[in-house]
Amino acid sequence: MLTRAEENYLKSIFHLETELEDVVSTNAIAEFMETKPSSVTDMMRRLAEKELVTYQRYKGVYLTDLGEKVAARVIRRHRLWEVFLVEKLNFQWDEVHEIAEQLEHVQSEELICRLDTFLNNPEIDPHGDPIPNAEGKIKPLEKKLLSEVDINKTAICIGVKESATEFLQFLDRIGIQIGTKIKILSKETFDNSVFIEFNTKRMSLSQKASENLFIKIL
Amino acid sequence: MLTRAEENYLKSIFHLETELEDVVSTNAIAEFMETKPSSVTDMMRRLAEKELVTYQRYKGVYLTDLGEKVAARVIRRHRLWEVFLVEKLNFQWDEVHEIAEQLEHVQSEELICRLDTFLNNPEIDPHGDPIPNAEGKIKPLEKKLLSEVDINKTAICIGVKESATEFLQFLDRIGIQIGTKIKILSKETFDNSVFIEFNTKRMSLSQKASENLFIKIL
DNA sequence: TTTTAATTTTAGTCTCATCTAAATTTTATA
DNA sequence: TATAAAATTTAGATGAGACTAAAATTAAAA
Ligand SMILES: [Mn+2]
Ligand SMILES: [Mn+2]
Ligand SMILES: [Mn+2]
Ligand SMILES: [Mn+2]
Repeated sequence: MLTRAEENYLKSIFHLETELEDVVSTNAIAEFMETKPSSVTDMMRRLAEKELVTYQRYKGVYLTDLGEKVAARVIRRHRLWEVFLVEKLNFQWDEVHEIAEQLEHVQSEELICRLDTFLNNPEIDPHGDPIPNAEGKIKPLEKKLLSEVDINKTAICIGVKESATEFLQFLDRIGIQIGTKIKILSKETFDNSVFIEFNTKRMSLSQKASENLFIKIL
Repeated sequence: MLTRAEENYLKSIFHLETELEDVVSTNAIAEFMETKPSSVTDMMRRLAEKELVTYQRYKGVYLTDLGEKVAARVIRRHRLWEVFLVEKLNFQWDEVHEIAEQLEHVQSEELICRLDTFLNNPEIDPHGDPIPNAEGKIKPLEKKLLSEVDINKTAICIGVKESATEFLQFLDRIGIQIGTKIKILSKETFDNSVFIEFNTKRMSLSQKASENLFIKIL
């Protein structure tokens, strides 16, 4: 049985491995988790002892197969709870992360299994991120940024790149959610903004916004 | 913000105060929580420091108004989650306690408020125990033991006294649940068993069973 | 290729929550 | 009421998980 801290470290290493590179540095982990490098070193030794990571002094760390599986299952729990909070308790998608951060550590296989069924086996969370299956396998979504989509294509909004609160609230305000169908009408070359249509509304989106919105082309 | 251990101690003291007496002894807490008396003494000092309990060396401990309120709110969370697990995730009532023991420590006012709404503001948990309101007030149920009910009265099953797994499973097997209407047909004086009717079934219940089943007279 | 800077680890300390063993206080008993 | 037993507290230790400050290692710059 892993502690809450161990689960959080594994999860963070998992994210850093997929988003940055295969071997993760002590400082990268410390910065990501808002803790001190010396605390990270300490934990890396404990995780290595339990064969959850491969660690060499001064050389960085990476997850073992076991560590990867454990991390993915924590992420599965996190994302399933996020779906619950949004779908069943009517939270906004920008309000659920902190609560899921706590719920993800509740230990019960059966609970997560039943929760999954209760939610109709969702494949993505409210931010469009894929939910690993019970074995810890993640089906990679072939997602693109809105800024990369060609004119006249229709796409479905599946998530955001950086989930800053202001951006999530901006999307809420203009009415874009997970699942919203968006058609790209035109692109401006001088500022790289895109002109889009969704829910019968038409508007222009800045380059910054369109580079932060993940979509799946229909 | 209280730690998990602090919340668990407060909850235990609350239960011991209501079920036994006003002032709770160190050993009683230790036994109830399956820990050592010296650990209890330690924690009592910390809780007294935070004005959650009134503690005098060698004299036992009792909750302050603040401590009582905090404890009741932990119990509220525990019981609301138990309702969720049974009503929404289809757990049996004898399977939910351990999981609720973890969920009760998730910190979010908003979460519990929304959960309460989602569950239609239940007043009792799956074991028939009352759910404190958001302010920590418990509406006392005027509950009796089945063994205390007069002949020919009809009562509704609202819970059990000792929630031993075997007893809960026994009730499941014969078909008695929270909410089951039970009519007392007769009582045997030689063994204090009761003859009852429920859901068109008739059967005899031992003294031991009838002294462990809480009902509300209709 | 030295020298400097950045990264990482080590050493030592802290708090929380637990334990064991020993000392103290209270309660029960002779 | 003196003494034994039970209950409770104190003293000291441990482990997890965090921190600071200092030392060691690696990477970058001169
Ligand atoms: Mn999240
Ligand atoms: Mn977490
Ligand atoms: Mn319970
Ligand atoms: Mn608990």
